Amino acid sequence: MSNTIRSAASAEPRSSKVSVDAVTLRFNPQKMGVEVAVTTRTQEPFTGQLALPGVVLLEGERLAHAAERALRDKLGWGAPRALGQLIVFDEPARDPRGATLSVAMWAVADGPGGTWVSLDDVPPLAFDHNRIIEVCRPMLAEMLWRNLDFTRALTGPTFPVSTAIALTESLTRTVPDRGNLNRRLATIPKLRVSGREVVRGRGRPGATWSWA
Amino acid sequence: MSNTIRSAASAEPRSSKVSVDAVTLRFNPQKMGVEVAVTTRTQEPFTGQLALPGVVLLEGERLAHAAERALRDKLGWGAPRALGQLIVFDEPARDPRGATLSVAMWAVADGPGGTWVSLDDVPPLAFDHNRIIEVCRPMLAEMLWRNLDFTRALTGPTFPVSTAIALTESLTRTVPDRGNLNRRLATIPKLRVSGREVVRGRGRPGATWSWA
DNA sequence: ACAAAAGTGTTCGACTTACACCCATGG
DNA sequence: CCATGGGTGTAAGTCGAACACTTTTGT
Repeated sequence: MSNTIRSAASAEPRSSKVSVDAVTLRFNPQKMGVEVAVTTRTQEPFTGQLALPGVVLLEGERLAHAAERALRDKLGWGAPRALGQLIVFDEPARDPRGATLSVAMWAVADGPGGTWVSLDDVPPLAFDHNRIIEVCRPMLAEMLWRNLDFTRALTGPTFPVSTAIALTESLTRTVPDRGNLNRRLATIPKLRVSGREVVRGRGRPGATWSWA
Repeated sequence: MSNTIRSAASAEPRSSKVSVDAVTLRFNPQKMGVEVAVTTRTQEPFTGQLALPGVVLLEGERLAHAAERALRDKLGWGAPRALGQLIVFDEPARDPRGATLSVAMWAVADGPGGTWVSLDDVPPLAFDHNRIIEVCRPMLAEMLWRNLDFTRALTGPTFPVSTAIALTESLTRTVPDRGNLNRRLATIPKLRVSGREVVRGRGRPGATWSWA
């Protein structure tokens, strides 16, 4: 019950620290795949190792703000194109400094600085960040073409069919049927076919879709 | 940006406190509806007001453990029948004592002590707890008949059809079609019809379903 | 001509909704 | 007998997945 009476000043029980870790994605048109942003840690623990950009949540700070701060401080970027909450990781031993909750947030952003690694080939990361990515990946795959903020941020205002395919393949780890994907895109009210200019090497040029 | 440099000792930036609030449900066979557990607060702030059972997360404590502790300390109960994570509420002003994150957890439990209120008639609660219930209710409705741990905990090992209907109606706010609900139950592998004994007043006696 | 990429058509099964109709019980 | 709650049958609509086939390009 811990009903010990505490002296007046600062009698509050210690709570776990809270960090906010951002699973930040972008679509790489060259490699035709989704990538996650990681940074090299400059502080203990795990100095020199790669990790998801994360910060300790400040008092009174909103989660979205902390995630933006992580991207700004660790990667030098401005506001992400979209942002949202995933889940809380609460294993007590996940941080060697002491028990620290991690609120995993997704983000879509881009910019110079920072290292991008393919979702399919994530190197060993600090803390439990490999596990975070592993657990969050199906959640992100669920969001594609459903959460339009997320999807639009990934595709940009207009995108060729090839991007739609690569995006889906990259997040779900399965090759989508072109026909089915086309029809799925057609059911999204905010999406329209705007032309068919994009030629990716050999093969028939694909249509370009654009967001309303 | 609050980049004030702090003196060496205990240089860690202050983080928001973390509380864990439990949205604890049970099915009331008398009222044929789902109810939420609330307690009267004995401490500031909001002393004397009703609130969801919640505790401050201790250092190194797991979220599930904190939720169980909330039920134990505030309601005197043992372990809940099922438990899980919902979402984090991070409005800085949600707690007048200072910024406090609230990790909302769902639980299914029962016992003497504590007050049960109907999901459809939740009185004004302390903090933003009315909002928490409002936001979490659709998530709980989604879990019914899908998350089997959750559902089994709500129904108990065996239950009559009338319970299945009342449960669905109570969580989704819509009256389900009896036939469709029957077929849905039949598709759950762990569920079987075990007999048809239950008579609820007038009308044809309903079948009893039981979990494998 | 042929391979590669894109697009169209069709089907199948699972799931959801809706609704019409039959069954058993208490008053 | 009839209102009430329970159960079966059937059909429309949606959705995802699978597959056959055509179209347009580069080499």
